[in-house]
Amino acid sequence: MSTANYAKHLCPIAQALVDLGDQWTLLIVRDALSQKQVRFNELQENLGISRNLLTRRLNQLCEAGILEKVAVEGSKRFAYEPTEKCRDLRLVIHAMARWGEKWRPDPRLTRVETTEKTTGKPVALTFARTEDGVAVDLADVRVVRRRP
Amino acid sequence: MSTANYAKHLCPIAQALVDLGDQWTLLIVRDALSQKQVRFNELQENLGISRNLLTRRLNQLCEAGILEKVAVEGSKRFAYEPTEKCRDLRLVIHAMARWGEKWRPDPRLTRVETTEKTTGKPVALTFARTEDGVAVDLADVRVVRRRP
DNA sequence: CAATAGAGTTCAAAAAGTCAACTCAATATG
DNA sequence: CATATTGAGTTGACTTTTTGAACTCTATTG
Repeated sequence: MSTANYAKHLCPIAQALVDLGDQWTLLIVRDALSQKQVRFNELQENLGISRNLLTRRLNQLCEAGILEKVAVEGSKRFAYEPTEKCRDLRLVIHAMARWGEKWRPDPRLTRVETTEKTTGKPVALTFARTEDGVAVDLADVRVVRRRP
Repeated sequence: MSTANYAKHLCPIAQALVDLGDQWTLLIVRDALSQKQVRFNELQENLGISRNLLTRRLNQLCEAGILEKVAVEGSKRFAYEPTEKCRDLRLVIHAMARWGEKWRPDPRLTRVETTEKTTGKPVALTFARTEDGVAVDLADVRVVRRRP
């Protein structure tokens, strides 16, 4: 499906998929978020994506403001850094990682563990009341799609 | 990228993308989650996906245990119902919806609002301590990838 | 300064997706 | 109950995307 096609759906999920819906993009984002910077060859070797497609995806991600192409310090070469828009994808990535761990379990898989920095206690993704930050069970969440 | 290709990455995100990485899958899931059942033509018309590809995707989703093809009651026709594995994708869908609302804002877009059923108070996706269900700021979350 | 590495570009082949037309059973209509 | 319409796909020709391998051109290294 083309980008234009997604954009026709007036729904934030479809809109998110305009930027993320490609088969490689979330893996690129995952790798970009795991370090301060990623290099072209590093991504290409990690992912096994074809080089010309990686070029195109990186350009798209830069245009979308999800990555930024920056000069590597003390060098004339470049690398890609996650922007705030990219860092904000951590919830998406975590939601997927958790689902993947739960529904495609495999003892060889890396586990993604999340803890509270200050206390070291385990934390997990959940819904919580905005007001007081108390976690709420998913079964007790009502979803309303409000048309504009 | 082929399914086999994703599967090589020993990472739960890549594993999730084996099932979800296709351009249409999450939109099909979104629609499936919005009702008890969805019909083939309904999906086709909502999404504008080509019919033969929709056939293939629905089969894949059924094989993956994300949808179930069931007889419509009182009829000899079929419909697709979300399974538990599908319902468990709600966190992923919500994470995306929120990101889409934040980073591709558009007044024409439907907004996805979430409230606590029992109190009607607004809730949002966040990390919270497993122990006591207290929400934790994303900046205070440490991520560790544990190799098996 | 020659050799190697990094970051792409090019182009042909293969795979995946689209579109429109066709099928065939199930339901609805007169 | 005979015919028309709808639902749920199939089929096949065409278009677009991805892949893979080779090539280019700077930077850096020895």
